[in-house]
Amino acid sequence: MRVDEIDELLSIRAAELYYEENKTQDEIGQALRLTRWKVGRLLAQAKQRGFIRIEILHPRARRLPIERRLREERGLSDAIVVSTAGVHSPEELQQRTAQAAADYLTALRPVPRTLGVSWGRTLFEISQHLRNGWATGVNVVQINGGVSLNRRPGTAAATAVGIAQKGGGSATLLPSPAILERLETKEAIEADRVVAGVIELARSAEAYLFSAGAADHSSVHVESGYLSVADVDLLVQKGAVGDVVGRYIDSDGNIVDPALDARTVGLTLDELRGAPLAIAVMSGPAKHAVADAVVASGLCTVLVTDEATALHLLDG
Amino acid sequence: MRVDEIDELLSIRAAELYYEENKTQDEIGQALRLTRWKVGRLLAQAKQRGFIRIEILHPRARRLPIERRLREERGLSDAIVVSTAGVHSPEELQQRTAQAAADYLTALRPVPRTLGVSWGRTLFEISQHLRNGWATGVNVVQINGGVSLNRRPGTAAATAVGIAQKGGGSATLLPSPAILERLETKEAIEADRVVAGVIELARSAEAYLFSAGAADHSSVHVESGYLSVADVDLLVQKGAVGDVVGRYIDSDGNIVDPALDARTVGLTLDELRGAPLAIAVMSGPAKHAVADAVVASGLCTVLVTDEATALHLLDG
DNA sequence: GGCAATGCTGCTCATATGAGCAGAGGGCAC
DNA sequence: GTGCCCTCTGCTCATATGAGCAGCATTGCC
Repeated sequence: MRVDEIDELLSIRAAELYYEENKTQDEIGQALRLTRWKVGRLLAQAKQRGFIRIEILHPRARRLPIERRLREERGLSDAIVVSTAGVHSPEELQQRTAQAAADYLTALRPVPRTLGVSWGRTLFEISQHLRNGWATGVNVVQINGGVSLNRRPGTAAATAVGIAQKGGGSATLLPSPAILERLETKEAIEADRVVAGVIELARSAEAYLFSAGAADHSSVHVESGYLSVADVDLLVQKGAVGDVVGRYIDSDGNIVDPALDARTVGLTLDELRGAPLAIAVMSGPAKHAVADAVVASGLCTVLVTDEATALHLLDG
Repeated sequence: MRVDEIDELLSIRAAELYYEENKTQDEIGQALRLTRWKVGRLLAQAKQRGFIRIEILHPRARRLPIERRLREERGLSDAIVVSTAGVHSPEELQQRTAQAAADYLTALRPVPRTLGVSWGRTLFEISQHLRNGWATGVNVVQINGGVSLNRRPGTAAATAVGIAQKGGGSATLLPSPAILERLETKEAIEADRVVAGVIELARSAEAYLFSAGAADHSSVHVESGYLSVADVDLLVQKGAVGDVVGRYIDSDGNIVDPALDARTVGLTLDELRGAPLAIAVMSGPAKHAVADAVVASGLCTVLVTDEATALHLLDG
């Protein structure tokens, strides 16, 4: 048995006594016939070699070292990474991330007077997780079209209104479909005084909160009837990895289909990129690719995500 | 938000800073606007409530608190429980357990002059994991019949010889099948001078090392041809949970089929129960039931097993 | 074989942590 | 409203731990 192998084994024995039996390093020294300094060094070695794993098991637990890496390596101004330790279902992951986003909004200073929001499953969850009185006087404005055509009518409106009401402000909805069939219709809608006013207000928001959709058949755009399954397949063929405020991007963050984009109502991606505070919330394996595109192309300044997605952004 | 909920959240934030960021409790106090004593209490609370999980990730890692519980709650004189943290395959679990058994034997004091061993997959693994010179002058004697009829001829012999050679002693093999078809044959074999001598030697061994088999089709007795699949099914019907030294027992440790038992060559279970040092080595979910029977009926004084099996013995 | 370089050991001293306690504050019964 | 009780707070002091360092052993090199 080599010397470093003996030391490795000793460090495991020491770690067992230290972490599982709550013995002092001195006591361990007596038990293993070592000085307490040697024990301390063995323990440090065990930690450093990665034999000791410390996990915080709690739905609200975050992974600060990963957050730091995201800030440093991906140039984000802030990052919130929820732990996946003890997560049993995809729903739970979604809940944790939404809760973290709600927490982040609540703690945000200075409180934005106007908050631009997108809509979708994630945003709806966030609105549900915000507490009454999370802010006082935060007005909310929709930043992309979202009158649902098919199912779940009103989720988009309920999201914005919910965030606004709980934040002691009012919501301004964008009364337009997300994507129009004809360019002329889209231009006509945007020319409408009310719609133009809402978009103007959206441009002036102090902060944006949005999610991104994966480019697959589960997309809310398919569910809402704006796009067909075939449309999505075509977009994927063209390199789409997902959508942000209804606009489909490739892995570099470029618009995949300019013609489609021109028929999409709401803030443009460049307007979003110019924002001083843009909070993207994304979780789950399906969002890995689009999350990478969002972060790489500077669509967000703050990212709220889960551990696995974060690690994908760093090492994947 | 209730007060204890705030405290819970604070304790998680504190734990993140303490365990992930290596900050001192004082620094955490400054960051969270708390006194360092409050931080200390929050951390203690987080630990006590089970929010902090510390695992030792190493093939040789053991679970000392579980070992203690096994000694105290199941009346074992000693217990070795290997950690399942980071185990990816059933083979790895088997390896870890065999390694732990080899380690235990090596460290055993006083060194037994004669060691009685059974045979099988587990015992073979243990013999493989023992180092040359693990002892000086340990003689090994087989305690149950084991001339393989079908495949892998000689594993039983290789096991005993391997343990003996590496321990600087010699092996005495029991030259008999495990189970005979007729009672008369069994009695004739036991009457043989050589066989009788080996069994006498086995009875005088200072320590025994054995495993147990599950009562299912993967049994070594099926593999070796002593029992048919139908035989095993019948035994299970009669309540068998597994076998020890070839003798099938129910969950109370009683012989399931006395006629079959009478045709089985080797130490009886009562002789094993009388031993001052009987080391049982069992791992894997398939062995849970038989492990329980072995421990409950006092067949072993020392148990080497894995974490999941140990927890089954304690809480299952 | 001599010598330098490297790493390891056991120390001193500074710091971090936990135990235990006095007092403040807040809730509750009367 | 008053007094009691219980809990929680911030302290003192004892203990445990980590940083840094001088001396010693071991290794490798010539």
